[in-house]
Amino acid sequence: MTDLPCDTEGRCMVCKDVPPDCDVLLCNSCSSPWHMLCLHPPLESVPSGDWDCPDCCLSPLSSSFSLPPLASAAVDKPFQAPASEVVSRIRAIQADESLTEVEKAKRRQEIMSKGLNDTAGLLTRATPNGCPTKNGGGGNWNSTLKFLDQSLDCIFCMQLADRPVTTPCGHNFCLKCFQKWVGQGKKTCGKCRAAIPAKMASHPRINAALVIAIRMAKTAKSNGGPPKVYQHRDNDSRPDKCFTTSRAVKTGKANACSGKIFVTIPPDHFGPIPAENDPLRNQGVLVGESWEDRLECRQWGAHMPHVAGIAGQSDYGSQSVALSGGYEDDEDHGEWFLYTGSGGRDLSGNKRTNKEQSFDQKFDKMNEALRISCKQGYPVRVVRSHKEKRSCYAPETGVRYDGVYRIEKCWRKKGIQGYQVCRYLFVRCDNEPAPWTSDEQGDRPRPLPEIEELKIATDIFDRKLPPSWDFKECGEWGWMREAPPSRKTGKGSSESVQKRKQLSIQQRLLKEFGCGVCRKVLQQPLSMPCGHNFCKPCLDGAFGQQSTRERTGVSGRPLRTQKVMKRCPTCNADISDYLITPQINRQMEEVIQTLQDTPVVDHSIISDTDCMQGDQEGDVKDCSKPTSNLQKEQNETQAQGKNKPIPEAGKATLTGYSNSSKEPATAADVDKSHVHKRSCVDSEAEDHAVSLKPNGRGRVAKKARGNVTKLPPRITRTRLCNNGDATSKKLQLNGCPAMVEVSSDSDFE
DNA sequence: GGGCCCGCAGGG
DNA sequence: CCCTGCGGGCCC
Repeated sequence: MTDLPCDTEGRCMVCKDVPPDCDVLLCNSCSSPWHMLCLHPPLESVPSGDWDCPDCCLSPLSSSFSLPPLASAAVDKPFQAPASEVVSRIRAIQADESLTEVEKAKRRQEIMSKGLNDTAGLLTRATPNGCPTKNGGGGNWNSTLKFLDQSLDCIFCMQLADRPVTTPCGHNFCLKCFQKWVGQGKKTCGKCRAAIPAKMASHPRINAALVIAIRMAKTAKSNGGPPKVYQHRDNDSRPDKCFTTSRAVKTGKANACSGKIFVTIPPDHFGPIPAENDPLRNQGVLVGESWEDRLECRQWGAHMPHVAGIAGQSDYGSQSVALSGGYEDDEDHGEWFLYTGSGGRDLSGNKRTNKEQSFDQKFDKMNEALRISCKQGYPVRVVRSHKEKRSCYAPETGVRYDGVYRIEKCWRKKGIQGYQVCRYLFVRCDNEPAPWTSDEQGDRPRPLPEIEELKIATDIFDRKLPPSWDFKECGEWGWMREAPPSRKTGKGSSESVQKRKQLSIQQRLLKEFGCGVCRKVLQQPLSMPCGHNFCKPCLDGAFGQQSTRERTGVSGRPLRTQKVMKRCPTCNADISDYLITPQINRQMEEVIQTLQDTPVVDHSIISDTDCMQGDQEGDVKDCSKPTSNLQKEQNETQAQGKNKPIPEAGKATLTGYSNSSKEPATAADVDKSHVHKRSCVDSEAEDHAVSLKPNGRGRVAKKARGNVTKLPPRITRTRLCNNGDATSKKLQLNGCPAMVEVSSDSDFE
């Protein structure tokens, strides 16, 4: 028989009666009220000295616990005061006949919670930005932890809060205790009786900062030091991004999905992303890492698709999923969840998503990919987005990597909206603990949860094969069979990706840092506002250094000086103003120098994507256009009052832009200060990529789903910067881009 | 906060 | 080449 205290309404949790005050005993340590007659053995009279309740006697933090110097400094008087004083104050309240029982309870709670409230303040001090500091080391560290340890107890079960949730009044509860409490219809805090907002009651969120604090407390207890804490990455460490539209420039985001991928895994890589595939940080993608949005998440390889919730291939398997609240049938229990397949929705009218289900889902496409991962027992990476509002386990902001799960079963059932949906049971199987638990270890194999809806399910699919990813004898999850070889690199392993990267540095150098005029590696690079780079000598040679021209009238009378029109050799943008005082891009120069100093390895193994595209695509070393002709051509163009395509432009194809986005990051990619990141050698190609769209949908002027308008083949309008501020139009003539009208330069802002 | 719009990646 | 997609910004 266990001993239980009185609840917040003063009712004994053993006999369920409200005992008279004379039969209530207050614990010296935790001040909780106990019904003396229901204790084991029952107490007939109030003990003469201080009395500790059974919980505190069992607890390692029993009455012998004394406040350490740091903590006590931060604590309010009542908590610091002798316990007898607290007891006497509470007794005084109990004896006050002017108070109702509810008021008494409230006051009692106030006294009892004072110290705890202040510990919340201490926690804040110890963990600015929600992340624990490590400077609490030494004596202070341990004392702080001890203190935290107690203050982080759940109000109900008195244990360190498991999956802690925090009410707006600042009290912490285990998620389960809290849900039980509100499930009983309680609408006030169990501690201080402050109202719990309905939203919080129905959708509590795990307090991530507390999870870390509790884990630290635990780890420190066993290891004597603070554990490693994963912090949110800010954008400072992000290399530059790819801008194409003016709107994208504003936000710096819209086209970031073409931004660098920082990890060297192929897109069809299964399982966690290890340190060896993280050349920038050499730590891999860690459980609990979070990013601002899906675009940034993509850059770290946790979940590659920018919109879709499922990454995978229908004949190969699914590598990752996102829980973003897009499908209302989803059900999240943290260590396991029920996921809904994709499809079944009407996406006509150029929509990306649609909440309305309008037909049945089938096990095809991505849904089939998930089923293959289920069949094979592959590890599937899971990210949770803040957009999932119904789950307690979703992050408050951004997108978080939560580790790998296995799909144990899948089936179909009628969804909430009445159409058949594919369902998947995901169960966590990661070596690192989940972001919401304070466990120090990762998952252990656990029994499958009971799924009610299986009773009404159809097309139930269970794994027959032993899983590819399983818990090994060594006590860790890992591959039991060889991980499926990547089909994207053609080489199979992440090592080859690494190797490829190493081997191609020289090529990359040429590709990333080629001059748009001489096509050699840039010397004294000048970066134009339009994003194209040229050697300073090349531009000087092409335009001369004069920015204005003196003129004389017919009579020999001097006229106003005229500005010399200078246009970007690649995209024809007006760069006259920029060339008045051109600044050499020193950072780029340094990166080029560094790359040039890197020893060359065997070139024969370089993959085709790394190689330059050969003659027909504009070889870097091909100086086919003498720079001296350039100015002549420009002048002619101006003289005729219209723009002509530049001859090489037609030669180039869509290489640099779209390929580089798929390729692993290089040392060159870390050139943070350089805004214009795209290939210069393939700059014409790149221009195509922008105007044609890298996926080759260039001929589509405006696409309304199911109603694609095709324009005539010879003259194709490929781009209309028409986001409310129409800026420029480009015509494509026989595959050569030519600017026909530039009403403003906002393209480059 | 909801509707609308659309760039983009990647599957098929 | 077309289709799909649990985004994200902007406008209202």
